[in-house]
Amino acid sequence: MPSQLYALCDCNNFFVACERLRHKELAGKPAVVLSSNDGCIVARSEEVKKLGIKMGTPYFSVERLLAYHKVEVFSGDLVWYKEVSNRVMTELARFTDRIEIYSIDEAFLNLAIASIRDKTAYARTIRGAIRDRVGVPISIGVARTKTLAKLAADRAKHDVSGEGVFNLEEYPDLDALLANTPVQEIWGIGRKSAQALARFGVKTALDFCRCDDLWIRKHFTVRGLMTAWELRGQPTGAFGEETEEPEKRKSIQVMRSFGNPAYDFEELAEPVMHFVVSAARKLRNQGSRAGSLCVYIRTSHFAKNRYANTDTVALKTPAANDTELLHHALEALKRIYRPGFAYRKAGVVLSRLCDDASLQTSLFDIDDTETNGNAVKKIASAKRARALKTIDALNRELHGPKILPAALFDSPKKRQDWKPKREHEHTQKPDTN
DNA sequence: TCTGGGGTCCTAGGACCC
DNA sequence: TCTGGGGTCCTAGGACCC
Repeated sequence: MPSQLYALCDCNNFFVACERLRHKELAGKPAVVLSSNDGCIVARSEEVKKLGIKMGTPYFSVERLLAYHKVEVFSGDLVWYKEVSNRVMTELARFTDRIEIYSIDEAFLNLAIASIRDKTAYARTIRGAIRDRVGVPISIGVARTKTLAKLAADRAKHDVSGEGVFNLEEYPDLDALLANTPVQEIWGIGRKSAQALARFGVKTALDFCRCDDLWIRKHFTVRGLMTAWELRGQPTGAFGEETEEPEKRKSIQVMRSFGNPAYDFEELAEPVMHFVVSAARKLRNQGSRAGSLCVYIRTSHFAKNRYANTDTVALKTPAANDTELLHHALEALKRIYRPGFAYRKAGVVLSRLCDDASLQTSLFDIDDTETNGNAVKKIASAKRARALKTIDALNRELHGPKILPAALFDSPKKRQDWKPKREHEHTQKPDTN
């Protein structure tokens, strides 16, 4: 047994599977799930894949084709998908001592456990358990590195006879498999790198494996090099060490495309303020403060009259309260706003995050917005922090932002029609599980 | 008419210092 | 006024992922 062995468990057509869980009548019928604002297709049932519709296709461009084939269309519901994801991950965790949740629908399981003798049979057991107890189909790839496990899981998905499990350790000819894998299908090699590699005549995973280490390092950075080692069967990272505590985010962003474009400053300020409040809440939930705030606005990529800009504010003292972050965001927005454009998207990024508890506040840098700090303000600031905690707790209990800063109600042109489109909501059946 | 959102990591290059 | 190199730290931007 190799010293490391991974099982990558990957849910099939995950968002569609989630919709089928609560709409039983959808079984065997074609369905797609749309991204925010009903923009792109982000999940397709097998029937839809056979129609040749690609991941990320703009919905408007295939709307009639989908209607013709009587495809069910859903506006995405991330809250529900996360709930199903939790069920899957909880069940998967029962089968291993170490699990690394990689995305909403994927996890790496440690399989280098001596008592598990037949790894392939074990993977089939896992797959059956998720299907029976959660109701979601998954594919499992087994290999000695994560990159190879990803490749194996891909095979598992397309291999009809293998019961959704592909164990690379038992595969007789790895070179042949790599020679049949286009370089762009490798985990970590994206469009740009694939184009660059093609110019050097590197077309398959096997070609890439056989490249010189220094050459790879030079042209594709250390990450490219790690990928090459992993393809050769040499693991480059240990298993995710601490699994008990979820890692804190290093940056927090909230960005949305608008259902309808915004033109004047007030129209744009309204969504931006909502994004700030939402990001700040996430920030406080993980016990952090932000040292930097970035505001981002742009027209459609496809508009004739295009404009995009960002403004980043470095905060002298990291902040986590709505008032202060809103103040900086609006100042930033003023600097980049230009009249005469149809704005389609805006966003807020909080970065340079630090631990709230570890922060040492001096008397003189209480608040970035107040230059002549004094003890009274410090007390006010502490009170405000307590009030925010209460509001955050209430909002959690009420399952959504029911209590918002007054600034959000002051806007003279409150329209709300920037909110993303959701024209494919289906009446939700109560969850029977 | 209509093209997602939220992350991570790496690197180059500028600012600053000695 | 002209002359240097090398280190560190930070940030913007790119590439990638799902």
